[in-house]
Amino acid sequence: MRDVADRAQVSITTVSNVVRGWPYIAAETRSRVEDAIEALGYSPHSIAQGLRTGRTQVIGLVVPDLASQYFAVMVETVETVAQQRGYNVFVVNSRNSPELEIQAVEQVTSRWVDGLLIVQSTRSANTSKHLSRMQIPVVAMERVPQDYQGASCMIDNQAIVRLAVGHLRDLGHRAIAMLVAPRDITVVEARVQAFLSLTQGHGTLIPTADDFGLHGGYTAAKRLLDSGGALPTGIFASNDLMALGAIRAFSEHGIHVPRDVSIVGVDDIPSCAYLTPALTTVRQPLELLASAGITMLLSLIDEKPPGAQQIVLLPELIVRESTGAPRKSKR
Amino acid sequence: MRDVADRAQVSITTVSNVVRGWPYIAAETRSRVEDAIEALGYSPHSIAQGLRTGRTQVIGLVVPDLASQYFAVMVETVETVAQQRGYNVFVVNSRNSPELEIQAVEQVTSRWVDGLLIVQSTRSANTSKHLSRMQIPVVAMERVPQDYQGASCMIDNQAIVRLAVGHLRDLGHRAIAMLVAPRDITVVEARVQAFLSLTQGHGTLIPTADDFGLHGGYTAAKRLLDSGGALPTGIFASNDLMALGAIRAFSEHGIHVPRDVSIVGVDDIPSCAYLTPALTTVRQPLELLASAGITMLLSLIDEKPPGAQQIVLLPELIVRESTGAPRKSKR
DNA sequence: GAGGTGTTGTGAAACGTTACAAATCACTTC
DNA sequence: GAAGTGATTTGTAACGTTTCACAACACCTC
Repeated sequence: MRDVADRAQVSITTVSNVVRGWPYIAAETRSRVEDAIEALGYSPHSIAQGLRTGRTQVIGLVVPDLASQYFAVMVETVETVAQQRGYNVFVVNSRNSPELEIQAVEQVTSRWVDGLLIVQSTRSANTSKHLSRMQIPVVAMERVPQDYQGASCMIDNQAIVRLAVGHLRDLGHRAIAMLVAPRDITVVEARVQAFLSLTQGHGTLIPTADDFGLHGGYTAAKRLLDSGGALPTGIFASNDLMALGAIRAFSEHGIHVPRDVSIVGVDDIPSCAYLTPALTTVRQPLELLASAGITMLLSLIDEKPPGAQQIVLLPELIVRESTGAPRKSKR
Repeated sequence: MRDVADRAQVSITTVSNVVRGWPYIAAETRSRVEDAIEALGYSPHSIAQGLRTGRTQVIGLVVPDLASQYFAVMVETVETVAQQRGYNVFVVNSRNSPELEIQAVEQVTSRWVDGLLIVQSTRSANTSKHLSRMQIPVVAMERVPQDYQGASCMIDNQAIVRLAVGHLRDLGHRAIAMLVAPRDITVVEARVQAFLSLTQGHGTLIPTADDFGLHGGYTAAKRLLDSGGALPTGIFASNDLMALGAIRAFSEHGIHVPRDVSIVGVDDIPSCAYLTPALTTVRQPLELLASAGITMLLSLIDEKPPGAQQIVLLPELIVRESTGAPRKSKR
């Protein structure tokens, strides 16, 4: 910057002014400075800018699992919106570990970022404490800690269960089970509660091991089959991946979906529509959620009133091929 | 920091020394400083540190598509390794757009990061130019630009094709086609060349639209079916997603995989094993690739000799259910 | 007691920017 | 012609660290 100033015969301040588009600059001066910048290949040093202004133009995004398509879509949406508003996104993966999560939050606290968007890993993580004494704006998304007071953005979990279970009921299913992901995740617990109250004790729960992806769904279904008990005719899976895992397990046992058992998932990950059978699922308005979250955060950063402090979005049922009426003859 | 110094009755320098673990500090002084830090809740301001030291302890990672499981796994691996070595990872998504990619690279150049790991979006992007005049170490991964000279890390594309086509041949397939993703991606072009030379003109190419995911595979297969020509009995898809899309299209037309047509993909994304039919695929050693890349980069950053400048890894064939012997009777 | 040697602590100068107040100059306006 | 107005430019002091050279002291050795 000093070099640019020397070459253009102006002060450093003037260069700074040109770069930042300050209006009161003579056209002649401006072009001289611009030429010098071009000639010297100068580009501003964002670290120094950050130090001086206290703004980094970066927001942090902490997610529990990058490899899941679900969060990947979220990251992408956040990134797109942020980029449009001149911000970069610093993604940190907490890999479902409370320790890593706290570590991530602390990294981020040490003034790297202007704001934080976080999807908590588990309920048990007492990240909330850390969040509350944070100096920067924070918006919690999707898995909102129960004791968290600040801005948040989530999806109506009860509605999800209502749609899924309602759909199975409408088809005629009575023996309905829920494929449960680990309950220390806030949303899972909320959905289990909704499921139990909705089925009024007639629903059964199929627990899984720690894994809440394909493998978890697969092994849970496997265990159910091996147990030899009566199969439910309708299954509500905690998410699409688990649903897929379960379908695979069934198909290995010669049980056909949806003829013998109907399955509905949650999320609507991209591959759902292209599988056979294509998966019936409750679509979470993920892009909406993400863009609402980032928009909210940016408002908070700009100290504008954020509109709402808490946003709750509604899910949507997408019927495909994995659900159908139950067979009359009990197997 | 000044506050801490005041409270502990020492100089700012001493506080800095304590924080950074400088050895020559009297035990008594050290504990006084530590108490003060604790009491005041001081944490170092990484931006200022970065400005002073010229090191941010952050490395940049530019990928063409975050939403694909393929790159997500890569990001996760890089992140894990980097974290172990005390680095954070700044992920930027170029969304397969050369413009965004250059923009990303420039963001990163303005001294945000200590090193850059990049997976180029398309061949056409002249990012190489930008890369070569970069002030920081760069390692190119997977899609290595043809005119790029620096450090790189990739997978043997010829071997991939050899494994896939060889497998189909061994099963008895003669009419083999390749489902081609857009050829402006370096690896795709390399594979097409390998495919053509390996089949010596007997292989056919099935082009797709821009999309190289589920949708691309689906529509390409659809078009093939609608064209009414003779179907190949063996298909080599550019990646797993396209393979899945194609399988869906076939199944909608009552064509069964692998009975009527065999399909082999590339990548081995997590869901492959849990679908019906489970996908036969050529596994890319993604974790190995990613960790080799980041390790290489970190060596370069530390100015240690990086061992090798170019690393080429070998793929592995994983046979599942989507391939089998062709039916004797021509349809 | 002069000259090492090693341990602790410090003050001042950066790193590359931006904010602020002030300076300069050319016009109007009364 | 004095004073006000607005456009344009500039010098200086931060922002929170780390680096470096040196100061202060204690202890040992000849």
